[in-house]
Amino acid sequence: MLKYVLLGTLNYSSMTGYELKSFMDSSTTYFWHARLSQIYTTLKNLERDGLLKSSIEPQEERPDRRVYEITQAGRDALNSWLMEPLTSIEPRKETLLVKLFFAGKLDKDVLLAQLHLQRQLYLKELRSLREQAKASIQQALHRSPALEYDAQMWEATRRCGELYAEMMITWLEEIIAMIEARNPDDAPAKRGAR
Amino acid sequence: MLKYVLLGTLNYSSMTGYELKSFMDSSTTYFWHARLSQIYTTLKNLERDGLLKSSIEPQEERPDRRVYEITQAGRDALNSWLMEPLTSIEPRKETLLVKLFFAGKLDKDVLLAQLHLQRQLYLKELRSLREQAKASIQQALHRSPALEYDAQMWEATRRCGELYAEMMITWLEEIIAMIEARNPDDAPAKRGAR
DNA sequence: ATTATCATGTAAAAGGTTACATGATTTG
DNA sequence: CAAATCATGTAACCTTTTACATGATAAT
Repeated sequence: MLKYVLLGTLNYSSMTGYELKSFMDSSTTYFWHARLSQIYTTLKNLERDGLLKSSIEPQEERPDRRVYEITQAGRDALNSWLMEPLTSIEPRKETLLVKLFFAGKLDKDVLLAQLHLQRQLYLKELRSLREQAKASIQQALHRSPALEYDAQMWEATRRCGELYAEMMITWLEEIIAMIEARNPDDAPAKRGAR
Repeated sequence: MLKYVLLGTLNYSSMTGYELKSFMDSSTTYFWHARLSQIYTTLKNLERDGLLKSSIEPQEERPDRRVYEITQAGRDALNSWLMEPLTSIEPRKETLLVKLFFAGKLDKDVLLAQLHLQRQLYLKELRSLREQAKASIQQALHRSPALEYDAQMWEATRRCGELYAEMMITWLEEIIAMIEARNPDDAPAKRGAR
C-alpha cells in the first residue's frame, strides 16, 4: 500500500524520499503514514521493479539528493490499481477499543482519565483537520488550478478524517457519561469522606 | 497487541487457539482480528514468556486439544497494560482513502461504482452490528450476570463500530453526491447520444 | 546550547499474511 | 456431493518498527 502512496505522489511530481515523507506528513497522515526508513526501502524496491527511476543531484556539505521519478510502467501500475474495486471493507485495528473491551474490572477513575485524554487528543486532531489541512488543500489548488478534481478528492479524504474525529468525540462523551453514571452511591468517596 | 486480546480473553476462561479464533471472530472482529496461524504462534510465545500455560486434552479421531490458561504473571501483565494510558491517537490506515486521494483523474463512473460498493458493504456491517453483535452481548450477559460492567464495555466497543459504520455511510453518500454533481454537461453522453 | 531541518541509508526484530500439510464428522 | 466445523501446526514471505550511523546549517 505504501507503494501506491509513493507512486501516486510521484505521479504529481518527482521528489526525494525525504520530500515524500514530509508530503505524507502534511497530507496523507490522516489515513496513511510511514517512517522514513520504510520509504527509503520501498523506493528502492519500486526502482528495482522498474516502476520508478532515480537520479542523483550532487550537493555540497550534505548528502546528495536522490530524486525519484515515476516511469510509464509505474503510471500503468498506479492506474490499474486505482481502477480495481475494493471488494471488502478495511478491518479496523483500534488499540483503544481492545483496552476498553477488557476494562470491565478496571478502576473507574483510571478508566475515565484515559477516556478524557483520548477526547482531548481527538479535539486537537479535529482542530488540525479544520485548520491546517483545509488551508493546505486550498493553497495547493491555488498553485495549480488544473487540479480541481484532485483537490476535490483531497478534500473528501480530509472530510472523512473530520467526520471520524467528530464521531470519536461523540462516542467518547457517550461512554464517559455511561461510566460516570455507574454506582452513584460511590460518588461521596471522591470527596475523601470515607 | 494481539498478545493482550489473547490474555484478556483467557482471563475470562481457558481455551484452545481454535476457540480463541472463533471468539475473536464473533466479538473483537470490529476492532481487532487475527489469522489462526498468528494466534498459534503468539500463544506459543506467550507460554515461552510465562504469561500462559497449556495442557493437552487427548482426543480420538482429531488432533488433541491444547488448552491455554492464563498465569499470575499473565494477569499482572494484562492489568498493568490496561492501567497505562494511551498518549496518542491510533493512526488510521484506510486503503479506500488512499485510492480516493489519488483518484482525481479516474473515470467518474468507475469511481462511483467503487463508492457505491463500499456503501453497500458498510450497510451490511451496520446491520450485523445492530443484530448479531448486539444479541451476542445480551446472551453473554444473560449467562453470567456478574459481568455487568464487562458487558457495558463490550457494548461500548460495539457502539463505536456502529457509529463508525454510520459515519462512513454518511460520508460516502456525501462524496457520491459531490462527484455526481461534476460536469453536468457531460451527462447526455451516458445516453450514448454522441 | 538545544532543537529542527535537510539528507542519506542499513540491520535487526516484530507483526502479520499466505501457503502448505493433514483429516474425520457433520450439515446443507 | 460439497462445504463447514473441528483441530493442530510450520515455513516463507511481506510489511512495518526500532535502532543504528553521520553531519552541517539555521533557528529559538
